[in-house]
Amino acid sequence: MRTVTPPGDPGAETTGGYLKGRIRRKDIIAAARAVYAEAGYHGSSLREIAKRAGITHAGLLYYFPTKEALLAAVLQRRDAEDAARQHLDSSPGLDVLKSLIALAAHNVRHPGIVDLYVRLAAEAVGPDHPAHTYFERHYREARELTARSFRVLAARGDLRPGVDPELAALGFIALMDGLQVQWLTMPDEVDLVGALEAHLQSLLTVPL
Amino acid sequence: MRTVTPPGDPGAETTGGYLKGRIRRKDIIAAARAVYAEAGYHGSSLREIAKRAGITHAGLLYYFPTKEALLAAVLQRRDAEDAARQHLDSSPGLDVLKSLIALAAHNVRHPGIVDLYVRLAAEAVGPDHPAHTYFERHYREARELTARSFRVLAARGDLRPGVDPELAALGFIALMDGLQVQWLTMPDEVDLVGALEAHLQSLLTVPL
DNA sequence: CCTACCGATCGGTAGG
DNA sequence: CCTACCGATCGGTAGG
Repeated sequence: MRTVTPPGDPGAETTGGYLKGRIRRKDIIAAARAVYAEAGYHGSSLREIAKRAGITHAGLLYYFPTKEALLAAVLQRRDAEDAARQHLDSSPGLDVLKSLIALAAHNVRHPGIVDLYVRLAAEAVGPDHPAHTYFERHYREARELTARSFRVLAARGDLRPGVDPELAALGFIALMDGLQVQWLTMPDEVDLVGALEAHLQSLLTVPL
Repeated sequence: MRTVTPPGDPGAETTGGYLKGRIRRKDIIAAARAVYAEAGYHGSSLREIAKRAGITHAGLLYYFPTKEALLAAVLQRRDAEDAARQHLDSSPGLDVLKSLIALAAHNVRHPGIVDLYVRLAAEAVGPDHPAHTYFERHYREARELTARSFRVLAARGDLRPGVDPELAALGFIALMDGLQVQWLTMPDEVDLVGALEAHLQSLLTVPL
C-alpha cells in the first residue's frame, strides 16, 4: 500500500487533497468530537482519538500536526455544520428564536453534541485556552442575532413592555447553556425545551 | 522539627486533629481551589497544588490520601461556607430569590469562585466523575428551594399568570449558570446581575 | 502512515 | 512531612 497521501496542511481540513486523505480527516475529526465530549479537550489524548479512528497517534499527527490543530478543525467543522443547517442566518425575528429552540430540541436527541459544547465552553473561559477566541465570537454572534430578533419583536409590539432586548438576548443564550449543563447532569429531571418555551413566552405578548 | 502530626484521616477535613494539621489542611484546600479554578479537576496536578501550599506532593498525600479525597474536601468546604453564609436557608419567598442575586453580585467580585464552580460542574456531568453526585444534589436542592419560593409568590398573586413555578425555578438556576460562563469568557460585555434582575422582574407582577 | 523513541509529567508508594 | 522511586501516560519527533 503506502499510496500517495496529502501532507498535513493546516487549513485544508476536510476539503482539498486526495480522496483517501479527506476520508481519514473526517474520521479523525469524528473520533475527536466523541473523545472531547467524554473527556474535554485537555483530558483527551491523541492516542485515544487515533485508536478510534483506526490509526496510531503518530499517524494522526501526520494529518493534524499538533493537538491544537485538531481542535481547530473540530471547531471549524461545527461552524460549517451550523451554517449548512441554515437555521441561524434567516432574518431576525420570532423565527430565529423558534429555530434556536428547535436546535435545542435537536440537541436533546444528540447528547454528544451537547457534551462537547458544554465541556469545551467551560474549559475555554480562560484567555489562554486555544478555543477561547472561538467561543468569544460564538457568544457575541449568538447574542447579537438574538438581540436583533427581540428588537424586531419590540417594534411590532410583541415584546412585553419593560423588557430590554439586549438583556433578554443575553439571558436567552445563557439560559440555553445553563439548561444544557443541568440536563446533562440529570436528564430525567430537566425539561430543557419546556423551560425554553416557557421563558420565551414570558417575554412576549403574543402566544408562541 | 518533625513534631507530631495528625494522620491522613478522611472525613476529619479541617476540623479535629492538631492545630498544625488543621492549618495545613486549610492551606492545601485553598491551594486546591485556586488550581481547580484555573485548570479544572482533571487538569490539576497534586504537585502544583502542593507547591502552592508550600509542601511536596508526597506531603500533600499525607493529609489527603488520594486526589479524589482532596476534591471531596474542597466540595465539602464550599458547602460549609454556603451554609455559614446562611443566605439560602431562610424561608422560601422573594427574599430567597433576592439573596441568590446577591450571591451572584458577590461572586462577580470573586471570579475564582465562579471559575471553580463552572469548570467543575461541566466536568462533572458524566456519571463517573467524582463530583457528579455532589452536583446532582446541589442542583436539586437549589431548584427545589427556588420552586418553593415561586410557589409562595404565586399564592400571593405576585407571580405573573401563566408562569409555572417548577419551570421558572429550573430556568432561574440555569440562567445563573449560563450567565457565569459568558461572564467569565467576556467579563466586559456581560451584565450578570442586570440580566438576573431583569429576568426575575419579568416573572413578577410587583416591582423588585 | 508506522515503529521506535524522547523528555516531561502524572498519581501513588516505600521507608524513614 | 521529605527523598526517592515506580509504572503509566502524555505530545511530539526521527526516519523511513
